[in-house]
Amino acid sequence: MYELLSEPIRRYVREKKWDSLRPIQSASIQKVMQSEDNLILASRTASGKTEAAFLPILSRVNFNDPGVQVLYISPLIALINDQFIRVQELCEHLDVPVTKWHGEASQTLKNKLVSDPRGVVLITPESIEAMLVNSEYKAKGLFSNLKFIVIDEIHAFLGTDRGKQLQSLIFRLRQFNTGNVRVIGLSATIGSFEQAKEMVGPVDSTRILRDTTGKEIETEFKYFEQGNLTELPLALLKDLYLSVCNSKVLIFPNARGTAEEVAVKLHKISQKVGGHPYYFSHHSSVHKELREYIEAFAKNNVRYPFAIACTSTLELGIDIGSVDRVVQINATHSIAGLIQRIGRSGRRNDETSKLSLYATDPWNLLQGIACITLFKREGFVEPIEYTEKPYDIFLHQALAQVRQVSECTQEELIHKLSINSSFKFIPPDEMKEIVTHLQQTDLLELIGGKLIIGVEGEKIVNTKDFYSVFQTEPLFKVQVQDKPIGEIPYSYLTKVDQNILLAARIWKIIDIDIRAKRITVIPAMDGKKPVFSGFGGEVHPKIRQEMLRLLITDAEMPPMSEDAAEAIRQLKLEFEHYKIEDFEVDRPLRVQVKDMYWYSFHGTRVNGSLSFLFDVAGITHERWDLESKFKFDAGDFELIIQKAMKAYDVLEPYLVSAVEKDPALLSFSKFGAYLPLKYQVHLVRDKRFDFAGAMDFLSTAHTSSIHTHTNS
DNA sequence: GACCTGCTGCGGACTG
Repeated sequence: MYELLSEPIRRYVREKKWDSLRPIQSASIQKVMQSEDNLILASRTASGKTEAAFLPILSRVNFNDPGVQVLYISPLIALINDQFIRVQELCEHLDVPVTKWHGEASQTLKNKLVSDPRGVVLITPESIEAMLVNSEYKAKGLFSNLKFIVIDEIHAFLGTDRGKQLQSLIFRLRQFNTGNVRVIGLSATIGSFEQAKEMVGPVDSTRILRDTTGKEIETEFKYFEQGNLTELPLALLKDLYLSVCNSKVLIFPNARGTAEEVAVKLHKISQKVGGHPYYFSHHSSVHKELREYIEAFAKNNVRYPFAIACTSTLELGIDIGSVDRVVQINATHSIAGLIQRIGRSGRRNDETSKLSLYATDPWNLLQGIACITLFKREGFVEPIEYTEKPYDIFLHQALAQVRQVSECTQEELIHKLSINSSFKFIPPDEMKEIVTHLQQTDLLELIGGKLIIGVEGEKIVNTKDFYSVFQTEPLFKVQVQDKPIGEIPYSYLTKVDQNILLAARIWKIIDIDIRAKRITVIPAMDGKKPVFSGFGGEVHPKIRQEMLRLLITDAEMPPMSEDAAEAIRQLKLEFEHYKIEDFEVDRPLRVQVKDMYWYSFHGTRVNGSLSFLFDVAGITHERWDLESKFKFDAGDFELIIQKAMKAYDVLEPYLVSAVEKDPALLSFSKFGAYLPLKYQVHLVRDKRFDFAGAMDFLSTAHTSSIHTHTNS
């Protein structure tokens, strides 16, 4: 395939002294050079996807044509800065200018590009939105002669609001391109590609090039019981220290606070025993410059071992080189996330990836094992959840498009939105109803037959927060009387009388000053556990089913420490007498004197929906998601199931009143609150719950009961 | 029991 490349690009490949092109690169070169298809290039991290896209694109495009020829879109500024260096190096051979265009990029260089639009531009979705909304003429001047759009890390957009927005932005860019714009998405290996196809363009002209060769994954599981401790067990930290002190490792503890704890404590142990000082933490609350320093250290350092305790900030494709081992503390919520993390390890191409999972309770251990066994046995990765009717993104894009053209008729607006594939499942009469509602609420205004942004709309559109569709929480200062004790994100859970955990103590909120962003607290008198939860990660039903299978059968388990094996043995003992044959439907029920416990072994969303149905039916219960366990008063369980199923018939009014009473139910959506109520309810139902799944489960579930006389 | 992501255009002060 090398022969298909242009001479300057061949020279680049020769200078790089690569032994050969990677499979994904050869496949991509052929399809980019010899077809007009849109492409999805899917292969694991660090397999040369950027080059796979850019080598043939740069060979094929004539950069003497007017306007920007190639638009590269990335979900992260950090990734743009990272890729800029690589793309620039490639483009030097062709004398093609490369320009970064994001909020932190040089205004001078952006202005220079506007006066002489050429070459390659690296941009974020929000910067595209801002340009379209504020100065359509600029976007037209730059981007009306595009040949290629490259979307990096496209899996990070799939199934998200930001992805829907990006899909719409690509559509809007295509609108003023008369020629064909080809789109190439770069992706990690993911469960399904249908949505990726939707995003890049017409489904039938999109090809998927997939390099499935993965690295071997070597796992070990360890167990250190945490019990009621709020901090990690000392034995875990000591074991972890010994296992990582001479290697380059990433440690993922699932939470920012724990990441800090791990970094600080490992460093302390290292100081005591005269080990290396390279222990870092990397997450969103760590200052940006420090994060960049850590990334550069990891990438450029060859001599020293290091450990970075981090969150998902190090899951995406920023180049930090490769590490020897990845440590996961407790289970991830998704297999997709776990695989991304594991992919960071294995120094050379042919070397195995190494994962150590440290669990602090038996259910987390079981979930971690279930994720790995499912992936290894079936290659299972969660399919992407698809929202057919993203009414809130529709509303955002309606406002954006009116602002983009300053004024247009209602018919023109509806037409633009109707032909936009992002909203193809929203029928025109629903579009009209929403646009009419926007006029009634002064977000839009009809003047002389033309729609313009209304008085209330100006407040939303005329702020820089308008360009992104994801919700962010501002940080609030927390103080006792006048003494500040820290900062927490303000969310719907932050209410007067609510208990919060901060600076290792429990507090009760007595006042919230929204304008001053200040929360006043007093020490909490009751020892009640602070409620921080709400909607955490969602675990897929298949993982829970696999957990049940591992408990009930003598299925082979991956290698684990003696303590881990013992924890699993104990858990299996609890379930050994239930008669579970069909893992889809047979579920354990433990009946005690006063209470009974039912294990659904189902996904987070169905469990939440079951809980809502029990509430509607007036059934008192408690719920634990990790164990997928429900507690009821002892009684007739069949009657509970029947009542819950009947509750489904009267569900709608309960949902409507829940959304009306508690706007927090919609807190996942930045613009949802501006919709008519019925569409708000639809969004809540669609994104938060799975009532169909819950009903399906209730109608088929069988219980296997065991009666005990204790009441522990 | 979570984690993460991004941001215009203008006027005015200041620097070299």
